[in-house]
Amino acid sequence: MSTSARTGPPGKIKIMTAFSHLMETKDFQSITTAEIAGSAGVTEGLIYKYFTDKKDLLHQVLNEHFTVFQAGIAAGIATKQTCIEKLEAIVFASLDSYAENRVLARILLLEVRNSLSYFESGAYAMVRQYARTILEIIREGMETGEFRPDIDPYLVQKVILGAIEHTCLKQVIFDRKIDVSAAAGGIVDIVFNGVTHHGYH
Amino acid sequence: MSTSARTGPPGKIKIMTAFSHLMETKDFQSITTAEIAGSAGVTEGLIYKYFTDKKDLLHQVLNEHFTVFQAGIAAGIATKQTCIEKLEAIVFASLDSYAENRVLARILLLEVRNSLSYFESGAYAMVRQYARTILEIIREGMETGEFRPDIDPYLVQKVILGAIEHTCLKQVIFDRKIDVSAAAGGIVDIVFNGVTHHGYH
DNA sequence: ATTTGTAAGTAAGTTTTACTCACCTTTGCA
DNA sequence: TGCAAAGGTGAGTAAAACTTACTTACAAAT
Repeated sequence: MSTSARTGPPGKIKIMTAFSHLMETKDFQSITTAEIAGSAGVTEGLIYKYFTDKKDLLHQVLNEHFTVFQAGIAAGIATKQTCIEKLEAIVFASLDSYAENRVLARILLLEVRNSLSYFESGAYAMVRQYARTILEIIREGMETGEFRPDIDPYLVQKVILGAIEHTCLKQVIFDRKIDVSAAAGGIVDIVFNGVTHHGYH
Repeated sequence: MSTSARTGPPGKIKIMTAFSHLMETKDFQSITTAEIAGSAGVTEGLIYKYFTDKKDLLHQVLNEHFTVFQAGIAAGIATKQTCIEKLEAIVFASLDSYAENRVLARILLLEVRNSLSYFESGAYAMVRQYARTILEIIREGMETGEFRPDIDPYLVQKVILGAIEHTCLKQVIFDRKIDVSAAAGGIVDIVFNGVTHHGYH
């Protein structure tokens, strides 16, 4: 998964690979530029030839990982017909990606959100595209009658995204494994059917 | 709301107040200790008399804000009878607190999660207590028959927490106002009743 | 073949910033 | 009155992010 589609001069690839590797065991703050350079076998100065910032390096590595993530999502919903099935597939694929790729999960859920520059980065643009996909499926489901017509699609999107992220949080923080199938099934059951015993509608 | 229940030597109070104020407009990383001290009218060294770390300062300020938050939650559910009403009250009170207190929201949702020390802090212990309260209401609702007996209460908790947090994210990042009543009502409607048109159960 | 231009890479700074430490000053109190 | 302890200071340190002036490799054009 790691060094697959990396493009550019060898130094840049080495830096990104080394940094990505370091992120598996340490958090962003405690990884120094000297450590990255040493681990990559280049000098510190070279980092600033290819990245404006230490944060820019983080964002570019996230970008790479998220590209793979997005491909997994696309593959997951490709064969699905109904909106319910599509959303199920997205929830499952998302949880699965986070479970399989701690670096992606750690960066996306814990490391990038504290700085404004992330929200101006290309990585965030991809995240927005991912969120938009979910929104459009919900809207489609409302039109086909699969979903109630009186819901706020934005809110449903937020509930789903929030559920996915919060489910992965403990896992990524405390290194716990989660049962992806069970979690995905549980989340869609709650969001689709609700938790009250007989429903109000 | 700010300087109310602050205790301790005047220098400590001034530091916490100044820092909290700075957090309204800047993110944690870009606030320097020199800036905090200057803004508080004390010397930089004094910060380290009362706080082990810059992060410890962040955690103690969060602790203060979260205490107020928790009181608001407790007040919100005090008069409620059913579990449904209690959860409604918690969702509303949580969204409302985040909407009213950007500093709390910013710290809790964006700034603290990236470092392990937070999860060992007293502030995080309070957050866990808050999460436990929600979990217990869900369990109670399952016993009384308000909620379905076949749901995973942990998962419902995560869906609710995730929905609350994700709803506030855009608001706190991009400074957008949200309609707290509408959002709270929408979230509980989705989680309680589900989004499918007729329900499966 | 030689020049020229550019991209890749280096090595030695500089600056900023969190944090320390030895030293004053005020205040309660026996 | 003395004096311990708490409140507060200011100069200094170390580390880490970032800069900059320089060198090497290498491809195309003259």
